Amino acid sequence: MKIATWNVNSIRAREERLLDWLERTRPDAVCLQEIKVVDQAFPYAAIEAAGYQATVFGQKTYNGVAILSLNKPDDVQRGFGDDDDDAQARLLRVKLGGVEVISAYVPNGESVGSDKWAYKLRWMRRLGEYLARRFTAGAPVVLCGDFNVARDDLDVARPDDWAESVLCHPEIRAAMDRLLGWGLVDVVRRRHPEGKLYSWWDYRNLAFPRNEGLRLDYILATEPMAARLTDAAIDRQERKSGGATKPSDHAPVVAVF
DNA sequence: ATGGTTGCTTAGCAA
Repeated sequence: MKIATWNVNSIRAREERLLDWLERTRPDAVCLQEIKVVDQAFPYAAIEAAGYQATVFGQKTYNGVAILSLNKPDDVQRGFGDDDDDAQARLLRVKLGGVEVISAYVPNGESVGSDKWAYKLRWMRRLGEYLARRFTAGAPVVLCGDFNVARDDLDVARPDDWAESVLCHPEIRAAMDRLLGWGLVDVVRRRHPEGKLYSWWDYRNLAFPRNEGLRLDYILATEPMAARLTDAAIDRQERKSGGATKPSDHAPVVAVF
């Protein structure tokens, strides 16, 4: 089972590249983030013509997540389903062949100490509570997404530049550690313990050609799934410029179980 | 210290 995650930074801006990538990669499921459209504006027809079912949790202008899958999901859930009412579309879960596949878009947090930072920390706590409430670490769960966190300095090309940022601050790294501590394996790290692989490069300052990136996108699997891991990689090719279309600022991450 | 880019929506915000 091939599972991928990709922050496309607008599905409408990325439609052509997404279709090319689907044809080339043919994942069983891909978790998308930042689709930036309401459900009615999602390009269902093109995705279905490519052979994929689209499960969408959209939002106007910002955020929005989706999961594309070769098979029809057996179960779908949008949001945390907790008491905290939240207008932001950042979490979507489907069940595929007995495996829970989750697409998550963790808030960026803007700047340490801001209201958005507090929301990011709270959102991470809710995500942890959601997992603990719904699943056990012995069940097949694959949590994918843009976590807006670089776990440690192996995930950052220039760690000193980012040390106090919302992506690397000790508080958010501790939150990420707690999430993994519930029973999730970072599959790219397991396959590439030497690190120095990135999934996001700023559009500015020639960050990609200089390979000055951070790893913010993860596929996190419970041990029953991680035990069946055969491959995990970041598709840097997809971040390259050139041709008629522009890349997202994030590269896809792909794992095979 | 600032601005550098992209996308959505149309001057400014979010990333």
